[in-house]
Amino acid sequence: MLTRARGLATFVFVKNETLFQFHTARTDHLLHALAEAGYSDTASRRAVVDVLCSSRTGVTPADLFARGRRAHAHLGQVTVYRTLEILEHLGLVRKLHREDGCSSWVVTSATHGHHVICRSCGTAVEFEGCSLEAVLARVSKSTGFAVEGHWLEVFGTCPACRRRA
Amino acid sequence: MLTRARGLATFVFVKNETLFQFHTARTDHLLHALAEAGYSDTASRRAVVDVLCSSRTGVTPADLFARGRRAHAHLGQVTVYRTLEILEHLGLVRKLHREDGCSSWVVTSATHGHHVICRSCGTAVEFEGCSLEAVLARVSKSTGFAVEGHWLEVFGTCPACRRRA
DNA sequence: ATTACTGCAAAAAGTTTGCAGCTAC
DNA sequence: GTAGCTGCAAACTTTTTGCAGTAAT
Repeated sequence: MLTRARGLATFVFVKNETLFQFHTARTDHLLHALAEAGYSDTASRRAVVDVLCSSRTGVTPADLFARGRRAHAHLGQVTVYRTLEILEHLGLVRKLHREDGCSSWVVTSATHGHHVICRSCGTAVEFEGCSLEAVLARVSKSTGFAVEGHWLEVFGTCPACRRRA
Repeated sequence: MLTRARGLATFVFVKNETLFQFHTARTDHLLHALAEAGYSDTASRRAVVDVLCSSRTGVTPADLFARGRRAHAHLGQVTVYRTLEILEHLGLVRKLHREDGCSSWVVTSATHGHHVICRSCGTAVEFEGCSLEAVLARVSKSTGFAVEGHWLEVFGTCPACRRRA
């Protein structure tokens, strides 16, 4: 029993610990970046950043408000919007445009990250190296536009939800 | 003066005529599709469809309402929303997610068309054959997601605005 | 002590719903 | 004549603004 329990516990523990460390690292990164940019370190901002970083799916302002209140009971909606605005401006967070709405936010780990979004559970995973150069060059050639930016979102089913199905 | 005027007039006229015929063709296409699907042919729907088809940029519901009223003075906002809903459902129109907002609509000429959007004047041009297969395959491989759909929007400057700059 | 940040309340913007009258078929 | 469509008004949701109090540096 000890062995089994320990095996399980270790797995769960390690997994949680790993996740926890991951979240902590992300949270620290954002808070550090805010400080670097001259923004004060406040309980409200910590709460918002913390919810953002501990979520693997896009979070709506309403979610952020509700979940953020658990950590900081006096958090106001307005602060959620204002914090998102700052984080977006610093390139730390971006709006996720999902099929069912365009108001959820995710932490970006790179300057130019796109996301694959699970249709079933909402998990958003960033991927890099989208290599759209060839596609964009063709667009530019056929339309005469000077292509300056793009914006890609991929929808599908994540590994966990596929297994479950 | 006659020559110059005629030259100019002819150019404008031909251009307008061409554009006009283009719009008419698109309008007819949408109205026909609505009829095919069993929807009534009404003045309100014509007005909405007409504004949609005569615009080269994404149009917001508010635009559609304002401009649609010129043709049909009693048009109501609600009808704009309901007509868009129907057209979207029939795949004739889609929501354009622009950098400055996610509420403008464009007519789609194909089932899976993406758009290049001019940052300066808003003109939206559809392009086909986006050929993202390779990119999507890589995403699928690296993330384990079953990729089921995607969504691409390209931003840039259109030929006319480039010349103007 | 000073400046920046916060949260409440209210306003604004955008969208949806209920319903009685009107219109297309 | 009937079923579907329309538009008004009102409700609702989401986001923004004004302002006086509070907290961070």
